[in-house]
Amino acid sequence: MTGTRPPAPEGERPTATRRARPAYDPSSLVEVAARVFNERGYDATSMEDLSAAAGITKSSFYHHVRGKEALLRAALERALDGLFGILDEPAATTGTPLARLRHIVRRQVEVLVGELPHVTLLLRLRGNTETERWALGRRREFDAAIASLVREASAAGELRAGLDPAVDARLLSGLVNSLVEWYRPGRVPVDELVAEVDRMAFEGLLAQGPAGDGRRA
Amino acid sequence: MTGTRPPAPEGERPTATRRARPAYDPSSLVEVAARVFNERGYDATSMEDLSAAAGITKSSFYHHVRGKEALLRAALERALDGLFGILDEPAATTGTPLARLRHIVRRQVEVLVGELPHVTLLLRLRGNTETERWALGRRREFDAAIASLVREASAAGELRAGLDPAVDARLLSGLVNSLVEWYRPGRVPVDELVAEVDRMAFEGLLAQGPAGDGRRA
DNA sequence: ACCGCAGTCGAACGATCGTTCGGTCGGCCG
DNA sequence: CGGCCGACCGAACGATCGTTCGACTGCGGT
Repeated sequence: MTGTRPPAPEGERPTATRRARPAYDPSSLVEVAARVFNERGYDATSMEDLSAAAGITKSSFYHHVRGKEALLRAALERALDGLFGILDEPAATTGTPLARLRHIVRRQVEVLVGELPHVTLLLRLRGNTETERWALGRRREFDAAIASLVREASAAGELRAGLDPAVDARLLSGLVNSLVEWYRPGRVPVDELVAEVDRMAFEGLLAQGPAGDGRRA
Repeated sequence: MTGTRPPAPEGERPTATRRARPAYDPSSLVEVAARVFNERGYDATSMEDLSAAAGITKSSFYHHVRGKEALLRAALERALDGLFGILDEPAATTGTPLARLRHIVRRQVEVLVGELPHVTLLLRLRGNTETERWALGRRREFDAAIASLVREASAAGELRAGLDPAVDARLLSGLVNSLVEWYRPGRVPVDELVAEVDRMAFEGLLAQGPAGDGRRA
C-alpha cells in the first residue's frame, strides 16, 4: 500500500503522560478494532493503526490483546451471536413461514444496526485465514436458514409465484445486508429503517398493486 | 497474513520451457488480476499471487504491467465505463421517471453480470489510495443519478407513497449490487435474473397485492 | 520502606511486501 | 549468419508488516 491513507479519523494521544490507567478492557478494544478494520479493510489495517486508534503504542497494545486475528475473531463472534440469537426467538419458530420470515428480516435489520461494525466485518470476509473461513461457514448456515424459510413460504403459496425461491432468498439477504454499506446511526431512525426494508422486500416500490409495465425480459 | 491460504485455484505453470509467446495482452492480465483480487481481496493479494495466476514469475509479470495499482485502476475503469454507459442509453433519458429507472435497474443487472469481476472490485473499495478514492467518487456519481431518478419517480406519484425516497434509492442500489456477492454465470440465466430483481424491487415478494400482515414497526 | 505487578514504551526480530536490476534465452529480420 | 529485441527469470532492494523482548514507571498492598 504505497498510496496515502484516507484522512485518519482517530489517533489523538493525550499529550504526554497517560497516567490514569484507562482500563482497556478487551471488549472495548474489539470495538475500536472493528471500526478501524471497516475503515481501512482488515488486511490494510496495521497493528500500528489499531494501537494509535486506542491511544497507545503498538507494544502496549499487545499487552491487552493476543494479536490481530484474535481481535477479528472476537468481533466476528459478536456479530454471529447476534444473528443466530434471532433464530432462537419464539416469533422465529412459530407461525406461518411468511410470518417467521418477516420477523427474522425485521430483527436482522435491528441486529445489523445494533452491531454495525461487527456485522460489517462479517459481511466483507474473503476467507484468507482459518478464522475467516470458520466465520464464513457460520454465516452460510444463517443464510441457509433464511433460504429454507423462503422455500417453505413459497411452497405454502405465501409468496408471489413464478420464479426461483433460491434466487429470492439470495436477493432478500442481499437487500438486508446491503445496509452495512451505507447506514449510519442517527440519520434514519431504526424503526423507520425496519419499515422501509420490510416494505421494499415484501411489497416492492411500485405505487399500484400488480400493475407497472410488467414486462418480462 | 499468517494464516494459510484458501485452496489456490490457479497457478499451474507449464512444466519447463514457456516458449510459445503466449502474448500477454494487457487486458487479459487485467482480467486475471481482477479475478484474483476478488478471491483474496486487493490488499491480501501479492504480485506473486497475480504472476502465478498468469503463469509467469513476478519479475516477468512486471514486464507486462506497470504495477499493482495500475491493474486495479484499469479494472475499475472498465467497471465504471460499463455502468456510466447505461446512463447514456436512449431509454435511460426519455420516458417517465419510473420507466427510466426501471430500464437502468435492468441494464445495471446485465452490466454487473457481464463485468462481474470488475464491478465486484469497484463495490469493495475502501478508499486507501488515490485511485480507490477516485473510483469511489465516480461510483457515488452513479448512485446519485439513480437516487435523483427515484426522487423524481416518487414526486410523480409513481412509487408507493410513505417513506424516504433517499432510503429507497439506497435499498434499490443495495439490492442490485448485492448480486456480485453470490451470482456466478451459468446457474441462473441472465434474463431470469433481470426479471427476478425487477420483480423483487418493484413488486416485492408477497403473493397478494397490498395485503400481507401489513403492520408497521 | 519495600516489593510486586500491571501498564507502557523503544527497539528489534524475521517475514513478506511491491518494485527494480542485470542478465539469459531464442525467434525474427536483415 | 549476425545481431537485435521482446519475453523471461533469479536475486536483491528498502519498506513495512505482525510480533516479541527487556526495561522503565508508578500505584497498591504489606
